[in-house]
Amino acid sequence: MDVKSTLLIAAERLFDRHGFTATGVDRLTAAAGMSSRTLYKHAGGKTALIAAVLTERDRRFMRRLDVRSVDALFAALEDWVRVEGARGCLFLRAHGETGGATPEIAEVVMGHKAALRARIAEIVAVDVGDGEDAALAEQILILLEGATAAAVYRGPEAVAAARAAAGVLVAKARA
Amino acid sequence: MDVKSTLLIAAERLFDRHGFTATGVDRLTAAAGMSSRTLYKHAGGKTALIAAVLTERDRRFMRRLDVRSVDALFAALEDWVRVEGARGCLFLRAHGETGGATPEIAEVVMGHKAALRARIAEIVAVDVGDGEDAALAEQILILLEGATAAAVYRGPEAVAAARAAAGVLVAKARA
DNA sequence: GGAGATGTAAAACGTACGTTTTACATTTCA
DNA sequence: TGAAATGTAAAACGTACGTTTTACATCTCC
Repeated sequence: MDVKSTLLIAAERLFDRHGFTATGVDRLTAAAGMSSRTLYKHAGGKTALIAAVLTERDRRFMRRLDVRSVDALFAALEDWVRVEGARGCLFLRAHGETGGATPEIAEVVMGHKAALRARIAEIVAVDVGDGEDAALAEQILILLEGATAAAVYRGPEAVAAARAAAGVLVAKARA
Repeated sequence: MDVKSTLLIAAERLFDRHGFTATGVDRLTAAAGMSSRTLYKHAGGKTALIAAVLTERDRRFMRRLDVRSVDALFAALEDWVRVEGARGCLFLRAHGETGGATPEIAEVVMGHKAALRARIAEIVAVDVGDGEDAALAEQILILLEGATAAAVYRGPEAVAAARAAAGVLVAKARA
């Protein structure tokens, strides 16, 4: 595997498990098995590395959410939580740790959330039919965010509960 | 106002707006208008200060959630978001920044979440009647967490959407 | 009036931060 | 063959961290 990928994988793991600010460059280089010189050559700096990690995570996460029904959406999230664990939305965590004051990071975070919202709107449109139901899409988004947050202390069960709630809302929208 | 309260208020504001790790003791003392010697005398240290800030916030937040219906619960959250702003759950943010590795902090966070869950169970029991509906309470919890998270980028509208969704779920539980 | 508590201001503690530099080894490829 | 590219190891950059210490100014109240 190439150097950049090795770095991104190691960095994502450390950022996710220990936080962004708390993870120093020394720990990143040690985990990725490379010198700081190489890290700076490939990533540019710590801020750019965080942005790159988030960009890559966005790709990986959105690929998993390539589904055609609301129920499948929550099934995919449940899979994600079981495989990746639940430490809260990494994008919102990055945004919170930086106070939204780092444009390079804030941009990736807001881009991801916009894409997520758009994806959910698509899924709802396909699943419920009948044009677009903006209110329902917003509610599904909130259930997804809530499941992600609550899974930190409630585990995958939180996603199952969100899935059931979404089922009720979708059924009502279809009626 | 006494020194401790001044410190806690200033610290909560800085932690919330800029993150816990990113906020240094120098900035805390400057904002609170006191020397570091005084800060250490009253708070013990930065970790203990974070725990104290969270403990105080738990009191303040739970006092606001002293309501008797699910709809009033989300109305209270909407008030909170409009007054305090929406930067994500401060407890989960603290937990994420420390990787859950600081017992003093993890304890307050988990205590708060347990209290929140219990409070919601009470509200649901009173509002829906018919004994306790554990599944519904879990769904309301997830909507509340989701509204808190989504409000970061969707604003107070997210809480209104969660409120509407909760209304549907409660109506169905009553039927 | 004087002891004790409570505060400030400022320097210093050692450590760790993000980043750059120096010096050198290895690989790539015209 | 030899120069460019790509890597490591390690030291150094200045800054900021959390914390403690020293020295001094106020208050409070018996």
